[in-house]
Amino acid sequence: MSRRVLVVEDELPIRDMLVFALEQKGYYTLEAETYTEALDKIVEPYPDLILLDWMLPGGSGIQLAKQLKQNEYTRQIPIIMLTARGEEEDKIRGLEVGADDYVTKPFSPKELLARIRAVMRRSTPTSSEDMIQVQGLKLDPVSHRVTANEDGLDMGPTEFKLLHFFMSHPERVYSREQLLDHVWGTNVYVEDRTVDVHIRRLRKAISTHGHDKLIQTVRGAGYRFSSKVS
Amino acid sequence: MSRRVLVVEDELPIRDMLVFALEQKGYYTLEAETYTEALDKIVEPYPDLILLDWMLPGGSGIQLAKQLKQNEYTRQIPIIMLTARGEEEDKIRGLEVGADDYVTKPFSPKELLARIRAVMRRSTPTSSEDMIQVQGLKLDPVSHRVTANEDGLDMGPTEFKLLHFFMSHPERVYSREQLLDHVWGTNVYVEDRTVDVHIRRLRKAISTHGHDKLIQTVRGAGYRFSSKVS
DNA sequence: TCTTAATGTAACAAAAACATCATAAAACAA
DNA sequence: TTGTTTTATGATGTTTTTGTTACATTAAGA
Repeated sequence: MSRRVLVVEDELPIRDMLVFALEQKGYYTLEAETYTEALDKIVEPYPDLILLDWMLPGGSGIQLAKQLKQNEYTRQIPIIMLTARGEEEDKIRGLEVGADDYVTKPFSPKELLARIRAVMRRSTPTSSEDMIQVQGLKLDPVSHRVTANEDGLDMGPTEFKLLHFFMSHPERVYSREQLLDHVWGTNVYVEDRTVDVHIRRLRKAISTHGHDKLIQTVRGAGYRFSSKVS
Repeated sequence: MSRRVLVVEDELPIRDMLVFALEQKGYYTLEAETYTEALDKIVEPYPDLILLDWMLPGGSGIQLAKQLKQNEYTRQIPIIMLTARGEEEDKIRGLEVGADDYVTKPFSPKELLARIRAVMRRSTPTSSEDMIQVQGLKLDPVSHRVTANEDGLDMGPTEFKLLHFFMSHPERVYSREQLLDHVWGTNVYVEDRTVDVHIRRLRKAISTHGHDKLIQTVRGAGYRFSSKVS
């Protein structure tokens, strides 16, 4: 599991400190000093997390976050914002825009790393661009295609994401709420029951070769993607 | 998973609305109208989240938050503050004091519930997810599966919870009331004898390989999960 | 042995959880 | 713009689960 963190911070000493702490802990780091530079780095393969200085010259930190959260593919990348003490305004706007957490400068590396861990744990490892295959059901994230025994399957974007998530997290029950968080994303207000419908559509889409059995209902708990019989 | 939410709000209609929405979603609720009343409710077992009206008479909402965040034990309870539109001052002070998020009145229940979800997930550390195994009987909390010598077993949610509890607390007698507290949860009114029925169902479910002997009746006391012969 | 309290069991009705469908709104493409 | 696809939701139908009751069985002491 690659764990790549993009550090967007214009002050070199702080950036260095962050990079040092991160690499110490085994993360790969990317660095950007400006808004433009950051955008250059946010391409596939996407980083797994972005540490974003809110105080970029021209307030472009907020700008960047907003932009990322609007794009379907970058929306999932968790963002931890770095704010100066007292810049509470920023925190508010940050949470409004969809940042996942914030850390106030000056911060201890320990605290920061703890928050990174927490945020990462609950986010999808989007890094895997590899083809996933289970019992003849193939999903290729790169070409954005699903095939069952070489037959192409048709499904909507949400079903694709749902299947992608399931296939990369098999043998594990997810409650509807967890699925909403992981597939729809945080800060989205959708009914629990909506998950049912998409599960239904996904099952239908992959049912031609009997793959719908892979998606199992776990009563009272949620859904599970499993190749074992229930 | 206990999900108890304390609602601190002096206006009855809003409090009612909140409580209704929360219970609709399966949360247990506690209510408080004033600062003092709130303090009374914040005792063990601590609520898992506090919805705090910032506009309590006398500004005591802020007071309360500050106090909670200063105490070692209550500090970790996440707080979502309810602010009136435009009261940016409050939001700022709220975050300064340590609130975890805020919602602006008037708010949609949907948004509120989504934020509750997000905040709870942030704070709840994943509880024991280890597989438990006793004499070939395996329970995997992650995939939510029970197998006996590799054969999958079928049981209802309550039986699963019951078995989970037993397996993580073996060699110890539990009275029916204790089982109700631990498995069904507190403040649930259910007959004692109902436990018998679920014990019966659980035994039946795990009996294929003789594991029903693990659940032993202790006359006059309750039940015990034990790998030793009785 | 008999009595009695405690526990086991099956059946049933009510509630809860889930599946499915139709529809309207939203997003998207032509 | 118009037409098409996708999405979210409420309504409704279906299945599973749950709690309770009534009766059967068991264990322990008198």
